[in-house]
Amino acid sequence: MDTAERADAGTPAPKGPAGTPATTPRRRRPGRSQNASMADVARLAGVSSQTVSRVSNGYAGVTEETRRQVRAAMEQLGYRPNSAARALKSGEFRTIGVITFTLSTTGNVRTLEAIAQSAAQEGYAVTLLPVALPTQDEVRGAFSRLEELAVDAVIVIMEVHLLDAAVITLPPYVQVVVVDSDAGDHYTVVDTDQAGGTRAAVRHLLALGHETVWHLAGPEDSYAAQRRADAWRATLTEAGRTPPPPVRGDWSAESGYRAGLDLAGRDGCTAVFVANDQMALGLLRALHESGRRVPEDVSVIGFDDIPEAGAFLPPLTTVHQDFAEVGRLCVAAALRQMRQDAPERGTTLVPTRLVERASTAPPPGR
Amino acid sequence: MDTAERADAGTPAPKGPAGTPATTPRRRRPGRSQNASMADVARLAGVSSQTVSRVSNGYAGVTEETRRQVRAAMEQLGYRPNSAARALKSGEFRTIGVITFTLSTTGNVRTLEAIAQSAAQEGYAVTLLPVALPTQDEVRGAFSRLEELAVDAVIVIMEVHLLDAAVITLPPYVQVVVVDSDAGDHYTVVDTDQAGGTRAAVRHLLALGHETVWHLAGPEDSYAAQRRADAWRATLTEAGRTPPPPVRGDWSAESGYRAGLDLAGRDGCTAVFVANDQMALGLLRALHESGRRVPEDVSVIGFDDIPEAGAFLPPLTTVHQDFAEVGRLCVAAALRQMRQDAPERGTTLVPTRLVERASTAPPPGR
DNA sequence: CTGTGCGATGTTTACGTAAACATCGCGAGT
DNA sequence: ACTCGCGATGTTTACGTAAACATCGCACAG
Repeated sequence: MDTAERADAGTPAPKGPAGTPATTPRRRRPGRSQNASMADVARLAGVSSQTVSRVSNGYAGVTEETRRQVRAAMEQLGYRPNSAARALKSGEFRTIGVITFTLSTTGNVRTLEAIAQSAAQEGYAVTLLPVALPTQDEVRGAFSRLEELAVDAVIVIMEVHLLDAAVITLPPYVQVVVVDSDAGDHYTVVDTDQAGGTRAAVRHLLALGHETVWHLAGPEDSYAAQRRADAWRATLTEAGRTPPPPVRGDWSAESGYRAGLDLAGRDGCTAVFVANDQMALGLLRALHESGRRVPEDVSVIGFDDIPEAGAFLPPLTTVHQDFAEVGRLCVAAALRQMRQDAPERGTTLVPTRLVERASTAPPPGR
Repeated sequence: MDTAERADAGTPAPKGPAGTPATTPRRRRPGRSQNASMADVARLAGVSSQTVSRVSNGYAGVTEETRRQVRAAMEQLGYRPNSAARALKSGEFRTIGVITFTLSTTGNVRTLEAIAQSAAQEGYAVTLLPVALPTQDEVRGAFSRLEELAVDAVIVIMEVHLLDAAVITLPPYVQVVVVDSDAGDHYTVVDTDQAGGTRAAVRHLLALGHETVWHLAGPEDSYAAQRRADAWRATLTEAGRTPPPPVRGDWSAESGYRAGLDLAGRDGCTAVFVANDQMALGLLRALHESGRRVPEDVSVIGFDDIPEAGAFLPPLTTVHQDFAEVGRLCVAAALRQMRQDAPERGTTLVPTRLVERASTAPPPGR
């Protein structure tokens, strides 16, 4: 490029910014971005920049010969299309924003990973919008940052009740997909089939002969936790059993441990459905320390099927979630909405699968 | 154009989109992005668009009165600066790209989260670049996608040996920071003090009276694993002990389990330093199943201090990594390099801390 | 032999922002 | 009273791309 430029400026100067004398050899700003522009390529290839554009975007209407020449010039100059200019012209950023409160739960991370993967396949980038605290203010802040962000659509991995006030401030042309929520009336929602997975777990325990099934639930403000608790209660009721009072944790192994100490003391607690695997881990430790054997004395089923679940003591029977599929569907929905430039409503549920390992057995004395 | 526009919208209706006559009121392309532009705000506020720009960027030289008026107009029109135009003009995207192979290790996720957090504080967005497979080709592909991406700097969370060929194709103005690598000669590297953490762990075990310390290492192609193994060996040698042959895992709990079955059979294995907590989890299960008690018969120390480590059976003594600090330093380094528009070299190590829980004790018979 | 039509290519323009430069008006200094 | 200077504001321009429109030349029909 340097040669071409300088030659251009030095010779009789047929075209281009001939005005620029020997000085200023096309100075770039300090934090400059691009190297060669279409104009540079065009000059080197001896064509117009529009032709370069056509080649760059693979349009027809360019001779093979010309195309070849342009390609060579691009190669030589190391030309890369400037995405900012492209976005400015087209109004599309080819980017999806993901808002999430925390990356400390397996589910969120797995989903995010799948979203990034799917998006990349579709030629979209993923921008991460972390929200420090799960407060309305923080969420609103994230959305407001998002507003001036280069994003075509947003996927929200978060409880909706934190959303209400925030979403309305989003520019109307940004499409939203929500995970882990019951906002199906207002947005496209993609979620694991919490109820189905729960039902499978509870029925499995009942089928083993347990009189009833206890529940170590997630935090009250979690929609997923709520759903699992509801389905647990409903399944027991349907089966004519009396649901014992649920115990609450906060998803952490530590809280599972505390709950386990509690449950270990309860008479007649022979089976526990735990709302996630991490809490199940803590529960297992508490039961062990309390001298209750798993699965001989107490059966335990988790939820999530984190990679470590098979290495628990004993290996944990749990409900497998297909996070990859959730991510894929999110991206698909986001792109669909973008293309039709209109929101959709409704909920898509991704089925779960019960993974039987070694933490369940018939109740003692049967 | 301005005249045409004004004529178009120039009906008696002076302001607001209230007018919208039968004619096309400023039609936007289908997938259109922006609502109001500076020009719109300027028109409404009765100033020039440059003044709007000044207000938007908080520059001085604008009367309080004018500023107020412009603000009001912005508010009314729901004006949001167009980041594409901004990027085109300034050459900065205010975005940092993060390339990572997998989000299945705690370390990567934690680091990513911290990066996102720090970046947000600095007003930068984070774009995620997933690499499907840890092959040179895949990495090169990711980088090549990155080239046309709107990114000012890149943070690579990955073993460098996968990088060599790829990085050279990056546009020269994009700054790179690397984690988990020994590429300090070529890039800015931020990493946990693997050696220091390992030394603390091994010394702790020796101080308890163990004759030597076995090592369950991570995969060979991992730089972190290599460093930990080297430091383990060096520390033992320094102390005049003979390092037993290391056992290899692949970071997964499952591989830790297999290694544990192996180690449980070894005579004289009373202490194991495991290269990460997940493998330690599997190891604990294997030892348990083999009838070796932890910590009475065998002491175990992990690495990472994942949130669940305290809920293991027994709670795991482990080396705590400050991922948040790593992330923060990455962002700081990236921004620093961007601002001075030049790469830096050198490695920054983030100290670790040994967290003592219940998986270590003096060797049996002492 | 001349027009018609179409494929290949060039030219103009707009996208929204912000730097650089231009202008305008008013108060201070002489 | 008059200019100088400066603060407030306006005008021009460029960033890189791509749509829309313009042009050019050649093959083919009449």
